[in-house]
Amino acid sequence: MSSSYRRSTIIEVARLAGASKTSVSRYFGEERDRLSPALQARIAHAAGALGYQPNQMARGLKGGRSKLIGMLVADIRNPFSVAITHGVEQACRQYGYSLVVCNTDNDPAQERQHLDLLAAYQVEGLVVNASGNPQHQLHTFISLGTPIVLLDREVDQVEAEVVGLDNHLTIEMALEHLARQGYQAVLYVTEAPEQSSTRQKRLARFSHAAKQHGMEYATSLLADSASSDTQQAISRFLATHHASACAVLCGNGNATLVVTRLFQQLGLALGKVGLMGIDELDWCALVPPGITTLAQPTDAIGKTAVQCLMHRIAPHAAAMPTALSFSPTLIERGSTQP
Amino acid sequence: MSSSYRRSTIIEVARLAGASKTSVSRYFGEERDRLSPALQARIAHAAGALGYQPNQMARGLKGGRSKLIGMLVADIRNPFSVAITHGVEQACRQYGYSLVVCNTDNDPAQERQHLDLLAAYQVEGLVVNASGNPQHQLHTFISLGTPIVLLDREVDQVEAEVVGLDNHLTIEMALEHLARQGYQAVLYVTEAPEQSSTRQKRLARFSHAAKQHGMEYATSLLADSASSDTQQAISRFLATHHASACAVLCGNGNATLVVTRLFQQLGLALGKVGLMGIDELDWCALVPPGITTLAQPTDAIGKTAVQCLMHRIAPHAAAMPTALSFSPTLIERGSTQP
DNA sequence: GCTCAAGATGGAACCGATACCATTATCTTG
DNA sequence: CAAGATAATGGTATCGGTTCCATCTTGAGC
Repeated sequence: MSSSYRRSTIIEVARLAGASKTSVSRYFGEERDRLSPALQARIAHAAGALGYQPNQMARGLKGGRSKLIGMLVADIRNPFSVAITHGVEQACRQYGYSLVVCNTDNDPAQERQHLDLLAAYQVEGLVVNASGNPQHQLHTFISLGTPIVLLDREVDQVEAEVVGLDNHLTIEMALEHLARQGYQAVLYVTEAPEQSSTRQKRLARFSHAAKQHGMEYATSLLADSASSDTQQAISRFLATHHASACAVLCGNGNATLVVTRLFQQLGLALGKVGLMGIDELDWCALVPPGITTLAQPTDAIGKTAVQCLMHRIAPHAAAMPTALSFSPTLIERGSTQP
Repeated sequence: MSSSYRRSTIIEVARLAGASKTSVSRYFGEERDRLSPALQARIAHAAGALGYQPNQMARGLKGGRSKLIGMLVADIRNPFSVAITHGVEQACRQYGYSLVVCNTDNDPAQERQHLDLLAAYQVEGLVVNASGNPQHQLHTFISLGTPIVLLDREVDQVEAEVVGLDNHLTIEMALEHLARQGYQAVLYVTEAPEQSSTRQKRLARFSHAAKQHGMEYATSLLADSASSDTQQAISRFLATHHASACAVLCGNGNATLVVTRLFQQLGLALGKVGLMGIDELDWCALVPPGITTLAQPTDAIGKTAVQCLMHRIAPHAAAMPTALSFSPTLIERGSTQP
């Protein structure tokens, strides 16, 4: 049994079943009903005997129906991205599609490259968690009629549904919680907002909401490499506002990770100095006394994104989702009890 | 700019360049050198003007060169799997391949389904982190001549390279460390070993090594749903061996997560009762006084797996890796200082 | 100057499916 | 019962490339 074995083709099945290519094709396509029960049975039998499975490459060629959805993820190592990817994949399978996931590591060049690639594979839809502004590539898809859905991050000059958290509401909820717990001064820590519309929105909304709640506030950007800047920012903030109850709000999971480390380095007691994070992580319950978070409904977000796509690809199979903007869930723990 | 726009084809490029399909095909394939510099320039120009990119579906059809590698992951939400996937993807890109990742959620049925699918897409190689024993599907690939590499887990009756941690050594290192730190009794907690050869090996080796080090020991299986069994196992173990310094060794990241939670529920002080985990996680440094782990070289493992594949697909492009079995790195923290 | 091999290019079959159109058999309906 | 509609099936072009083979140059060797 060397490598001489070949996968069987539609012709062989047709021959064995005593039918035509067309009929076999129909059997494996959408038009199975048009075949008489007798023929269906013969084809089923023949296909079974030969272990036949239609070649997707050939299929994709003629009608462009690759049954492939492409997904671009900015950072696959972020648990939040993984959770969403998981939801997307499940939903795709449910609709009979497969998912090609491309990780861009937040690199716009890789992003463009991957998009070209996905185009070459004739994906029928695209879920994009952008790391840059790949307008050119996306416009090509759009003019080709390939539906696109933006995940969490918008892309300049690209009109498409954006599925994700309601950033406005999220920041609102965070500050409301912190205020209710008695914190009077809040430092917002976020990763660099240039590449991400979500980060920009949260950041902008933060100042607005802090004012509204009559809180003192400041913001700090997380540098990619070192966290010493942030460490200083925290120290300085606490020094400046030593008369008030202070808290730090983290813009995403990674920020929470870094800041938690810094709290330990600085010897800050969680709670006395408040700590709250956007994105729920495995370990937030484990660091005593637990870190308060706003959890995203990742599965729902992923599923909704796919549903949008499907509604465009096959309007009869999927309705347009009613909401594209999701609310987070507050998970209260000890880190926000002064 | 409606959906009437069509991607340009090889014929259009050929026409514009005043050349034949064949030449354009050569230009984009392996035989570019055979073309005169003048022709190359004309084709390059024409292709650029038309924004041409070869259609991978069509390409895959004739020679079976899909430029696709398939990967099966048992649990994409496991950070360890993600880290390896990341390495695999990088390596694939480096060799000019794209990666299709399929998550099986540890479900053998899904696993078989995904394998059939990958076959239909004519993947040229397969990286399998199995969750069952899909021998039938894998044998089909093998007899088709498609190279396979097993990641971390072996599959019965399937002969293929297995890339992963040296389990023997890993357990050895763990127990040596625990013994050196003065622990005299060790409980090993692992997820169900049935589906995973790695878990079986570690489990088997554990008893052996514990005896060798003259330690008392026991093992406990983690139930999927509730952790109350494990909780009891830990309590009982501590009660039985209350005269000795006790430690718990966790067979993988998930076990570490669950056990850490249980330590907190039971009010056990980390260190006094030792805790050590296989697999390094983001948060192990964050739970005071830090959890000692054995870290896997995930990137190297991923890269090596792809290199194996490439060596089979294109022997001239990649050498066979020298080692398929990797050593973990000990990261010592407070949880193993009595 | 002539022969022959190597280099450059093109023509046409083919990969494995789909889709349109044609054909035949069966069924209504006036 | 003729005539048109409908169901069941098959024939064949086609999708966008790759690949083998043929053709036409061109340069080396004698």
